[in-house]
Amino acid sequence: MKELECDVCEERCEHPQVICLAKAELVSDEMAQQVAETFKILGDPTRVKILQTLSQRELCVCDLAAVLNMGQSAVSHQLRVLRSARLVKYRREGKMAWYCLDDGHISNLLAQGLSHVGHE
Amino acid sequence: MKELECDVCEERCEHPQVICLAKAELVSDEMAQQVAETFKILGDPTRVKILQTLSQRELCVCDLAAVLNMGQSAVSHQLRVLRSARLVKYRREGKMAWYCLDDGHISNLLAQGLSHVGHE
DNA sequence: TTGTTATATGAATATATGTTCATATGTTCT
DNA sequence: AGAACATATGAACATATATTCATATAACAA
Repeated sequence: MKELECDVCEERCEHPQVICLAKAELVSDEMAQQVAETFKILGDPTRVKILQTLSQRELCVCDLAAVLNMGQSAVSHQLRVLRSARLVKYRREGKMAWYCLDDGHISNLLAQGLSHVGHE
Repeated sequence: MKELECDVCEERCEHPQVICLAKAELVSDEMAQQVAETFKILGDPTRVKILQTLSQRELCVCDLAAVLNMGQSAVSHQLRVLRSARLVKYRREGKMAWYCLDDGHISNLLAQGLSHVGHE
């Protein structure tokens, strides 16, 4: 348990007690940062397409580029981002690299995002 | 149902059939864009903190700024972003504006994101 | 009216990010 | 070895974005 420092004496505007409570319940900087980083990765249409496509089947980079109608380099760069975030993994087979999702969590998040948009 | 145009004749690399299938199941540009936009909004630590705070209680702008230890202007700008995306709503009471979440969907997404980070 | 307070917003700045181009790496085939 | 191919990556560029500063708007108080 961390101590609550409620140095809200300088507040002239409002409600020191509520501020104190909310501060106590606020997520940590690190937590907020990590959560934001995860969402940020899902916050790009290309990556959404890549993840949604890989949620259906394993694909090699060049097939993925063909599916998305994008350059190989762009796809490869995005796969690197997704790899660093452990959202996708790959296996090598000769010259080719076969990519798939790393775990189910992301599928769930993505599905919920899609459903959120659906409910507009 | 839309027609599947599988003009993958120029592919020299691989697997035209798989490409064709994946293309058919690919989310639309608009869908990908909308989903990405939703996630992009959650992809900033300040906004994560704002949403998490508002998921617990209604707050006015200046209290929110005090809780987050940020300038009023920065908070107001972010609230604007969240308002445009219909993630938060507000009611006016005199000079003050009281903000809260617009619906539960975002709470759920956020909670799932937090849990995803927790499971690392 | 004048002054004070709460919030909103435009401009400016610094930083981050997505794509392209060129090239490197590594594998397979001849 | 050399050629062709699949993938990865660094540099460059254009665009997006988060914060700050200054100021506008609007409500209330004196």
